Amino acid sequence: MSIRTAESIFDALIARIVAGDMRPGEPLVEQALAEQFGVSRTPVREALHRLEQAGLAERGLRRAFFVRKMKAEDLAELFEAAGEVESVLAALAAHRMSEIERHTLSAILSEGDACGDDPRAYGEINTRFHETIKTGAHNAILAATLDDLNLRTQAWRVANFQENQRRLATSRAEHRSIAEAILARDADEARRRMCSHVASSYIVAADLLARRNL
Amino acid sequence: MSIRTAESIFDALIARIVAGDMRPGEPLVEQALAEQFGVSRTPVREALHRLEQAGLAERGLRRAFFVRKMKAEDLAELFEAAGEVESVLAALAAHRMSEIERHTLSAILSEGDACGDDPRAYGEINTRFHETIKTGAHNAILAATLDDLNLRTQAWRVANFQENQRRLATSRAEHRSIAEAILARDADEARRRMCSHVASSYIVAADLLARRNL
DNA sequence: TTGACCATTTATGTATACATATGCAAGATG
DNA sequence: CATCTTGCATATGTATACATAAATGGTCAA
Repeated sequence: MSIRTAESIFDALIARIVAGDMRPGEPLVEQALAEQFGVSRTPVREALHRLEQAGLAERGLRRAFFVRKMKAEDLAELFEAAGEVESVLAALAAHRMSEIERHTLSAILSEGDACGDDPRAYGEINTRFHETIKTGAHNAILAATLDDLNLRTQAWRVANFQENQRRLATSRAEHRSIAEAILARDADEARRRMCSHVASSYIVAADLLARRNL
Repeated sequence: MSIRTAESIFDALIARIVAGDMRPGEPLVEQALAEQFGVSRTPVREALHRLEQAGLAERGLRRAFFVRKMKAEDLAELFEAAGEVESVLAALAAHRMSEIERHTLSAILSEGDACGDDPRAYGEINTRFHETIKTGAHNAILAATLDDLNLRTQAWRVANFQENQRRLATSRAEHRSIAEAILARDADEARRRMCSHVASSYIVAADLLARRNL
């Protein structure tokens, strides 16, 4: 590990948590992780502090770190927060997207229609859809804020299309209605539809939480 | 230094930056700060990383830290972001505030009318006004998001009432109109008025930036 | 004179030893 | 028997030495 060890450890831990390899409540001990990664405690320590800042880790007894646990109410608040921020971005995008960005958005919609029922392919298109809106709002700080929040929702979103085939069709319809509002420059409608879209994806996540907490 | 040195150094640095004691672009060198605070580099290092995360510090050549510089566009984006988030909170508060919270909000309005033209007194009431709305939205994550953004706007807000007496009267009127919308449970109107309120406070900050960058 | 190269300087990055806080359990004491 | 104390175990917190990257300036050769 020659350069930027702390950074790579941070990324590695995020990947594990988001992928579900580390379950909520699992302890994150500096010494243990250091041995596992073959480095000293120092870079691990930095990575853990950043994880805490990002809201993926939490501290408990004796200031010990562990993977953040979510109660049902916390998850609802988190999705509401992410949803409201993304709704703001959708509203701004309705006013501000360039012609090129509008065409990109249309193209992504068509791809979504064409890709069939493959959850992986659709997941990738879904990501590009949201990215395009985020960029189209032309506010880097709001975009970064949404990224921060989504880092936390991501662990619950992954199951969205994998576990529920019906969700895919619903999502496609919602995307189309959001895009229509944006392309019509109807900011209020874009905001409302995006908000409802995120809310409906929350249902799936809440379901997942309920099963994990059994 | 017995307990939580890094934390106090972080707070101390924030205070200095927000108060304007450290100007944008000023270097933040681990060794120098360590000697100044009478500790080793380690806790200073942690504080600087947190400052970077919070968006108050930046890194340049040789990964050296310095107090973040703001261009005019950056400041506009920042205030837009903070304004949009606080507008969301105002809209949520319009639906969700309890009766007690509504009465608190009214009381704060009256205090604002009664306090005369003392900028310090009004500044404190101003803070409580925004705090009450933030709490009334009943979403801790959005509230924390707003706090993060306001950490950065704060350095530019402080001058708001000190440098411009007229701003105080304007602010009072805007607060009243926001509160009226919230108390009438008119979420859309509350959102719009809060958004415009933050925008008008941006004008003063932009003015300050222009003079500092001379 | 100019250009390339290397040493120096100066900052952060990492490893490691030691300090400190704290929950827990065992034992002393009323 | 209950409670308070105290020592221990285990985690993070801090100090410090050493490693490393990169800009800078100086020297030597073409």
